[in-house]
Amino acid sequence: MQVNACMIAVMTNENAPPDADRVFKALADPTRRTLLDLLVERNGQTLGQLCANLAMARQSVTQHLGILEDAGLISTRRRGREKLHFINPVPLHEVYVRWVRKFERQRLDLLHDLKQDLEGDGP
Amino acid sequence: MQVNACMIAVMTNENAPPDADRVFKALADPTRRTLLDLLVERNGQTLGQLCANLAMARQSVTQHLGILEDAGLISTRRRGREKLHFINPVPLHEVYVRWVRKFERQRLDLLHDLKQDLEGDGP
DNA sequence: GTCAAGGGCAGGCAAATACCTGCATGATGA
DNA sequence: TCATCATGCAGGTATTTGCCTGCCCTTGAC
Repeated sequence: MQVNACMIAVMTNENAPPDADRVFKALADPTRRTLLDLLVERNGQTLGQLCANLAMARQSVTQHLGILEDAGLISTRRRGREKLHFINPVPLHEVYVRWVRKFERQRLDLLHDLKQDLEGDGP
Repeated sequence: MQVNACMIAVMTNENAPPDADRVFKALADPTRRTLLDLLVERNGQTLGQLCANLAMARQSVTQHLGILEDAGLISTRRRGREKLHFINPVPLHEVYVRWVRKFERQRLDLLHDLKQDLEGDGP
């Protein structure tokens, strides 16, 4: 695989402010999560290809893709009259680092306490 | 710390269907994320205590807490006339396991490809 | 050039959302 | 008991959201 400008932009997160709010709002819709799933299956699909799986007007899919792009979760590239869509895993990772980890700490503490308690209740 | 019925419910996720949609929708609002942050800081706060940090009518905060509880992100317990709110990290972990990880794979692949490419371009 | 394919843009509409006010209810303490 | 504190419940409204239809622009094949 060749590294191109698009991938560099993806890795460095150039054209997407790491706005947690946009990322969460983008992920809040099932249609948009389906779109991301479709792109995980096969990256670089066109609008038309994505529409084929969605039982929805093309324009609605365009709106959803726009929201995903604003959140930085996908990036696009034009090839002739087609528009290709690529997934961008970076914002989700940043949300994980900044957001999910602190809850993970609480979860592990709970597990620890539970384990301690169960051991204390042994015979 | 003593393990009680509430904690067991939290760990086993009794009263909360692991509905990814509700979790994402619940996390999509900044007020609700602030509420979770407040509970991470100090667990077991009452409605009134949480309201004190939020420049918003009490009833609105109640609504937000209800949505968080429906998503299984918090659980509550009554103490006299007060209602205590506890954070529940389990649904967020499930969302991470089911959702963030597959993107993490894509991210690491991108990093790998980028590394390979940069090494290939060396002197 | 001509024409179909792929996509963009604008406007509209119904439902969901995020606030609010007003009043009712149960618990606490003098 | 009775006043007060913490919370619940029932609407009400303005904004946002998700979907649509209709029309226009570019691209590629002939």
